[in-house]
Amino acid sequence: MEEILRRQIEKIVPLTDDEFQLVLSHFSVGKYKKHQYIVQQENPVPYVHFVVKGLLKSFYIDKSGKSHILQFAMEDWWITDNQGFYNNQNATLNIDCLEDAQTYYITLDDREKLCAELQKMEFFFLQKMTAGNIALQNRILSLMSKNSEERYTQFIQLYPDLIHRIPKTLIASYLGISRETLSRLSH
Amino acid sequence: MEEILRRQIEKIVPLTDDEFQLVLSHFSVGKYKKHQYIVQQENPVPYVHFVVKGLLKSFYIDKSGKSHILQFAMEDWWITDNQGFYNNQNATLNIDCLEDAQTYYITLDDREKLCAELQKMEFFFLQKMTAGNIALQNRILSLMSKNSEERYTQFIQLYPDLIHRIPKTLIASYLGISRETLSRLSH
DNA sequence: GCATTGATGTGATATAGGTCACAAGTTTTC
DNA sequence: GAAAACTTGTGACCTATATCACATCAATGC
Repeated sequence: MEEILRRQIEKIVPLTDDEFQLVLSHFSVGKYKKHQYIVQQENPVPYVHFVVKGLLKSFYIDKSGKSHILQFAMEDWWITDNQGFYNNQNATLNIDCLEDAQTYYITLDDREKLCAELQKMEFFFLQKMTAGNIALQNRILSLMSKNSEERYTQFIQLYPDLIHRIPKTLIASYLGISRETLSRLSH
Repeated sequence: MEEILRRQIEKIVPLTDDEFQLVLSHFSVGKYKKHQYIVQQENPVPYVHFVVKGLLKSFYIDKSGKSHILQFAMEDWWITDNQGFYNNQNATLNIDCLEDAQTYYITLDDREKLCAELQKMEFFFLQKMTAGNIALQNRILSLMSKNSEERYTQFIQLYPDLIHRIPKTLIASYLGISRETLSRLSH
């Protein structure tokens, strides 16, 4: 499983074996069951997780009790409640497992130590964060300029693998439409 | 005007005078007139701009010709087309000036050089990018979970200064609602 | 292996918000 | 300082999508 992490990092910065061992030494391994929460609203957010197996979702529950999916995370994705994690605040999001999962997780302190010891890791995280920004901006423009059908089509193109692993109900919640509307789209 | 940039950086990392001069030496100064474009769809995006005076907007024009505002940027804000800038692609966004403006701008190469020469600047950019991420995620959740009125109220709370500098038409476009609907909200 | 829970489809109905059209005001521009 | 170009409000009407209510069918738990 380590290799998944290594390959992801090496897409951006090359690593010697020793360097990768150093990286790895700052992470811990977590194993979680389907339906298990790894972040819960109102609680601290000690870790950011790199998923090596399984599938998770982060979601927000609004004041009327409706839940909105912010992100899915499968193998090779990072997930946390950013606001809680980076600002040391309690979570506003929940994160739970849609499938049994395994992650490599790290605290903010350890991430900073790692970056101090191995400068290129800071570059790596900056690149990832930048890519994340671009994806989020595109999602905003998509929400503002496309109708349900176009957003669904776009989702299929962007994440073809996810379609078969996630119930439509949850895709609807990610796209910001009701499950009934999504159901009526897929003619 | 330099002090605005220095103060912004020093909110995150302390700088000696020499260090700040080094930082500054990588930036150029740009002055722009109201209505002037600094980024145009289909064209390269050589710079990221730090605004020291004036007000700009970035916007996307969808296939039906409707324009959607992704971002406003006033003094102390950064703006560019991220996708174009960081991936060396042509712009999908436009950026123009709502008021006469002045920016400090830098190329991606120069930013990388600067970070190599002054490590803490990489940390600075990572922090800014992270904060940007959090803001974008909140905007997505807002688009998905709040109605027009709630989004408008939230906008007023988040950006009280902007309300008086920007026509309602443009705020509507930022919020993802029609100008008529916004007009009817402000009873 | 049965019982509970979740996923999906579909009809009927409601509604927030969009679109179009026009009328004042208000800024810009030259 | 008159003309042109924006901005804002408001009425009338339309439509995409939400909501509610069932019915099936599939998956999961004990």
